[in-house]
Amino acid sequence: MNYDFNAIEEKWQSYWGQNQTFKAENNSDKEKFYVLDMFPYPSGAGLHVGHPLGYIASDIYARYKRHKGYNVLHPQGYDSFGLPAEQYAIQTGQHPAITTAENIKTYRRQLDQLGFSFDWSREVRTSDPSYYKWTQWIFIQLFNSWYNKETNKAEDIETLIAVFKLAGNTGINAVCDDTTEEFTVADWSAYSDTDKQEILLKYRLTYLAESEVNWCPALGTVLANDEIINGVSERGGYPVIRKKMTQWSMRISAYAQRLLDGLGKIDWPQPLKDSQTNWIGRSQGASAIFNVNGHDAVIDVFTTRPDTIFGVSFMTLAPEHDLVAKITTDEQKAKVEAYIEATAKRSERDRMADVKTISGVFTGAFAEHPFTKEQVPIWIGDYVLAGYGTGAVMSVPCGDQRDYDFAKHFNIPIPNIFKGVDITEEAFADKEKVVITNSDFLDGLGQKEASKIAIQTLETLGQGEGKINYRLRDAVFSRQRYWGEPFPVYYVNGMPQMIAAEFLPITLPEVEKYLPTETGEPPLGNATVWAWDTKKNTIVSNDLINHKTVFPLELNTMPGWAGSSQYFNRYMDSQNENAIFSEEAINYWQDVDLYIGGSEHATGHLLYSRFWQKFMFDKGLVPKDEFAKKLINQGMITGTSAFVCKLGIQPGFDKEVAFSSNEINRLNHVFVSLSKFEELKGMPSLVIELEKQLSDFFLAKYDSKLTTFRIVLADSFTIHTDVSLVDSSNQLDIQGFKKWRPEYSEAEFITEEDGTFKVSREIEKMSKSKYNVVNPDAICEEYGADSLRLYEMFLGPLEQSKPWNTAGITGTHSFLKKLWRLFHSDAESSFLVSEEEPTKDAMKTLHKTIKKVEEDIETFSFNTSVSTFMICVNELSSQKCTSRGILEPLAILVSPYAPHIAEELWEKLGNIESVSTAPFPEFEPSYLVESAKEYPISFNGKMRFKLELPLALSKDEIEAAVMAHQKTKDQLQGRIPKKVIIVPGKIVNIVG
RNA sequence: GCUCGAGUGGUGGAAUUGGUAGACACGUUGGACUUAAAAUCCAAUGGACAUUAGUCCGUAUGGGUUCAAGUCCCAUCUCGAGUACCA
Repeated sequence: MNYDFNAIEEKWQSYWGQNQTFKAENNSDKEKFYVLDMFPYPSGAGLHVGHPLGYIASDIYARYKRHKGYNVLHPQGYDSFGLPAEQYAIQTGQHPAITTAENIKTYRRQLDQLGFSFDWSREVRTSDPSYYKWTQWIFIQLFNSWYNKETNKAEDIETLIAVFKLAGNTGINAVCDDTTEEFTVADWSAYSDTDKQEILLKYRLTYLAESEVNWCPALGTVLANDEIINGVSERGGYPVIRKKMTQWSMRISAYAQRLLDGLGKIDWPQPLKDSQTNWIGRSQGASAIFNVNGHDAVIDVFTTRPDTIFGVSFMTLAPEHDLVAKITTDEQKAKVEAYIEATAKRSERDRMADVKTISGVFTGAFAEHPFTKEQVPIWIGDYVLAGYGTGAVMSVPCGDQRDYDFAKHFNIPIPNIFKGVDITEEAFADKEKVVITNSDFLDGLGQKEASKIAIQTLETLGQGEGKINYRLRDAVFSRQRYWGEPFPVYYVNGMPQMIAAEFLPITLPEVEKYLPTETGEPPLGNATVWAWDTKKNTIVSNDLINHKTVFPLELNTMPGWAGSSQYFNRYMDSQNENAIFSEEAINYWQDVDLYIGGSEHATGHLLYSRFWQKFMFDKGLVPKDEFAKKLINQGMITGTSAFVCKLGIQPGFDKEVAFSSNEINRLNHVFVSLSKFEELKGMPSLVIELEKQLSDFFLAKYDSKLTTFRIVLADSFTIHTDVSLVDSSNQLDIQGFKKWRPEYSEAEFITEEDGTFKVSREIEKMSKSKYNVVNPDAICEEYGADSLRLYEMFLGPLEQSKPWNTAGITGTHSFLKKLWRLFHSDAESSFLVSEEEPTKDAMKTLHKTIKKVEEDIETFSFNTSVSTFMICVNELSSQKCTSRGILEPLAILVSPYAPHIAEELWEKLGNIESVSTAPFPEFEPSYLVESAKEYPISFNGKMRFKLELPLALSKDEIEAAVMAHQKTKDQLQGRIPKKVIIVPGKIVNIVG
């Protein structure tokens, strides 16, 4: 019986489905293990071979852990809200829910055909109301919380209100908006209800505020910082501008320090941690307050170098800084306003691209140095960013290159406060070698000591303090889109109100059009039934809005990361209708043990998820404040594009006679095989010969229509061809190529001598436009899912990016055939496994394999274990091994990698239960014990010959044996070795 | 610019604490089987020289440490990823 992989794979896939083989229980005596994949966005294009790489790796690990006796949670679902379905809806009018459901169907079919051991009973879809109910629920929890810096955790907003009632906000140590003003108990009780709500918004962990946002006009929505790459939108590459809008935000900045600290206790890739660290951007320094001359105003600056404060020779404010208008003198007013206007016009992108141009204007105002009381001129300049720190800097040109360049450019003095340092050419930014001078009480000190004393002095004067600043901004949480989670929010007097949790979910309304309204409101503004009735607690028609009992609902929707920020917890109890998850489930599963996904989520999903997890931890909802212990980024699979070389042709026509397009195509499409083209380039005589041939051919063919025919080598170029038309030896399927494109149907081909046509290849990103996308469906059809799984792993280390070349899959496929044959008699091809005692060699092969495979899985080195299997099967084949004692454990070993064939063989071996929970074979070292070693004998470090010696020999005995050997004498040619290095069991090296 | 990662045959990649460089596979070449093809099996396959025996070179480049370096140290080059006026 042949290895009929199609039948076998279909059989076991339906078996697993029917028997719910991989359903995980929420209570078990077994130890838990949670293996998670980053869930996919179900795009219309379906999966290509690059997508399942991580899923295969995690599936191997999950299956391995089941063999090791764990209760494994391995769920899958869909991140199904998102732009493509909405764009499609805008174009075609088809509801995104329909598009999404269709795409999910395709995804599910493709995932199933790869034989993943997912527990589908726990599937989630972020766009499903029963799921986003809980996204809305968490939003409400965040709204009802504030961050207490004393206890360093989130607390219920009621506790904050209680403090306000007792003592106002003067004594409270909370994370809040910068603009929050102080108030007393009396003030608080005098405030109107709306005033109180407005104040509370400045403390809530999700809040509504007017903020500068990244507006993308082409997409018609706001983008988060991590959704912008190089000043343009990550999706589509559209320009982004700064705009002030009222938006929901998440106070992630409250968690900046804890997000940073948490990185220390999770096993995530260093580059990923680095980019989060970078994104959070902690810097330690001081805030210093400079009084502005002649105004009741101060400039608050943040500096990391308080030690250089005596080097200040000017101040620089961001052009957008609030004080600019107030302090600018009449003489400078025109210049300042012109400058502000000019910078406002420049897009973010221009400003980023053009960092070399120095620009700025003097405001005419002066500030007072807190220590020297000297007058310091105040400038504005766009090198100071409004969004970082306080949007103002104390400029120390001798110690900061940007300040230095600015000072040089505008002829501002550059006082030197560094002892023995030349600053005539550039600023001195080295922190280590600093000795401060010309700085009064800081003279002679180093950077650390001087900073400490400067901060102390600032504090004594009440003009500053030590401070830590973070680059991390609060995350904007509103999107002007249709296909996202609606907010559970309605508005009373312009103030947001939460809908009680018992009335969730608030489901998306139907709309006529998915575009923004004519008045510029988000798409939900098109909905006619989108108002909240506070009496009936239900969504009602907009006509009923009376601002007494019926109120308008929020028109924005939540961003893409809302649904992905807690899904890993929801999987633990995904069908629970009464709670986000039961206590039993969360306490059993705790957290993710292994999370596999792409590195592109470093500063988006993975940072926001950690934030929500910490919040949920503070609220006592989850037992761990980090959701994933270990994370692996799988590398990208790139495509191997194929190119055919098109010959440059210059035909001359008889203008009187019209050519058909087919004829023109035939003339224009002459393709040359790769090495033939190389030959042509090198030998002009060959070109002439070919020209003659083609010319004769075409001239005869078209008679008088064609007048001349020239080959122009320089006009030749290569074009992409579909990789499916090319085989493992880079040979083009000419007939297939002709059929591929109608314009090539009449093309001519200059082949190699043997009649084949070769293409050139290049590694590129897998993309439709490069015709190098490889679909797993066709591969499963031709080679089977097990071959594909093995091959994806065999390509190379999981974390590394690597090119795909379908050609190589024959290697893993023939391995599976060899494995199959091992269990079958050669003659009749029937199943044949004997009960004979295994040979010593076979036992050695088996246990060598067990050891290596186990080590490899534990270290996620899946590529080397595939090689190990190949070696094992090759060895057993040549040993003609048929023993059950070897073959049965081998079936288990292979099962995580190639589960279908393993199940089939397992069943044929007479087992009734699925192989998936069979105990992993135990490694027994005694089978590997050797009595002799083939020693490499080196002379001066170069291996010259090998010598088999018993391992029991002592160093002296080895030396004696080696020295007595004829080949040693040949090598030495009478010389006497200076030294003989012997490492027993390893190597012999003779020096001299 | 800064941070991190990586450079090994024609290709993907192996190589434990420094100890036989190139495992395994693809491709290529030759052979067996077959009417033929596919499939399968066998052999060779880093480069140069040599009839053979063998010799020399070889892990991006140049140095260094060591009996011994792909592996450790220093410098340089190239590529990739992230980040970018962060005070």
